[in-house]
Amino acid sequence: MKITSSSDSRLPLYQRLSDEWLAKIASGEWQPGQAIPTEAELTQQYGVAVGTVRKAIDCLVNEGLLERSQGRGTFVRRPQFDASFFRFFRQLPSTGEQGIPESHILSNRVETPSATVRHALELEEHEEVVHLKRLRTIRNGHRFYEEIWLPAKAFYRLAELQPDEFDQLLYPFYEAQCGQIIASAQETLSISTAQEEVAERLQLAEGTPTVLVERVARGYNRKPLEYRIAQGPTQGFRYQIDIN
Amino acid sequence: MKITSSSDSRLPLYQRLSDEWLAKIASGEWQPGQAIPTEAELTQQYGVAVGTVRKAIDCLVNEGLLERSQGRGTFVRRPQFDASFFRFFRQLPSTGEQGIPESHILSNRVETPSATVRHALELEEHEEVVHLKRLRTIRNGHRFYEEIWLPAKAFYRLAELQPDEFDQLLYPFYEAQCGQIIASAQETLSISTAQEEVAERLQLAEGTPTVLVERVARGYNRKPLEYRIAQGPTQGFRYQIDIN
DNA sequence: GAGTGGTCTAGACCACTAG
DNA sequence: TAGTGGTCTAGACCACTCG
Repeated sequence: MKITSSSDSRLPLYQRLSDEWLAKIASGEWQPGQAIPTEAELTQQYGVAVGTVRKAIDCLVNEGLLERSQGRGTFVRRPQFDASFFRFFRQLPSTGEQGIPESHILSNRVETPSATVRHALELEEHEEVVHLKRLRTIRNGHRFYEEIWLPAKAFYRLAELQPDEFDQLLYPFYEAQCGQIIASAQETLSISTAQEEVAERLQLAEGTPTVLVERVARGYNRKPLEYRIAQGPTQGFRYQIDIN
Repeated sequence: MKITSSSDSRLPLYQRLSDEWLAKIASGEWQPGQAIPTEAELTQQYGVAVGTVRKAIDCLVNEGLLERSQGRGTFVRRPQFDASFFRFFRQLPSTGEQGIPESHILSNRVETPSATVRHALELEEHEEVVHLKRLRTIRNGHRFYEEIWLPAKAFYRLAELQPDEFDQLLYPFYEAQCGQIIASAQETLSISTAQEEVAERLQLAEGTPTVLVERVARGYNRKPLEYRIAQGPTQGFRYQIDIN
């Protein structure tokens, strides 16, 4: 089999292979949770040595896209990092009662994006977005008010649903409903104050300081798929990061 | 040459090699900035194949401890992540005048640590710490008040200096003065309020909300070397993280 | 030109998983 | 027991750096 992706032939073989396979994952030809062909098969298909196949796989494993399991095979990893939002609360106050994590969609509409949103999602002038509003209650009772914008082109289905048809976790839901997979994200934390709708939804006095978490989430191809602003009370807020 | 480190012989060869070399880096036998022996030399010294040497080096490169440079050699990487503190301000307000980054040590004393500090630094009951207080002004005029604790055993020299003998960047200074190298860290962000000394130093009214950044920094061997609490005004504060 | 790391190959044997 | 990924070897050739 030839390498079909438009990769620069000056690049090393293993790099071209791993690009090729990245494309297969991005396109859904290799589905999350499923096994990819065995090393032997890939060796044959592409007419390269095992070592080269292994090195190409190594790259994708390092990037967190594949997962090896000795004796079973190599699998496309399902990025499960909605959980990463919860680095907020790694250390929970050890109250016995934990409260129930909840997520309520307040509204879901197609809109013309503001300049900020259009810029964050790298959209063209005329493109529209699906705009979600959502109220989340995290384990320890902390409440977050979120606004989420998604390119309507790929996510129009979400505007056709009833708010109560949404799942708690959005990223798997995106995948199920729209075939879009979130692979990475960038978050920016800052401090703001509660105004109008935010204040009301969070039951805070206007002007109360809040934590503001901005997130741009991207697909395998690094194109932005979601822009999100979450706002919540500062009290008890914790955000933990490992630096290496 | 035999592998001297006390590594489990059930582990793969390349793993034992990379552990061995990690120890050499940690002990300072291989110094930051310097080249390690060539692959050919290592191959000979340990009596293993090149591929195995390369895989062992790969591990350390992935962990950010070594750096390869084709045609020149492989080097021990100098962790330069005091800069990582500045993920705070990746996006600067584009005012022409940038202000000068400054760092003033306010005091440096040996003390008996509080329980919190002792716990964070994983110290024994009787061990003492060097306690630094420091005022930092970041590029865009933001001011941070920092308290820093270090195990006196390794850092006693810092208590013998005059405050104005300290460098702006502490981590290279630790290395130069005490031979201690910071390799990783964990930060926790939360929101607090300015009290007493903090309020005064930051010129804020008592009770004003502040950003509080707690950090535990560790050496190559993962032992905690520094515990730090930085506090600054919320206004204009930004902290950016990439998630994968 | 000598020496370094970078790529690639070919094949052996081991350890784990599952039917 | 068959098939998978994991480890390890041995050696060829390339690309880059530096004196």
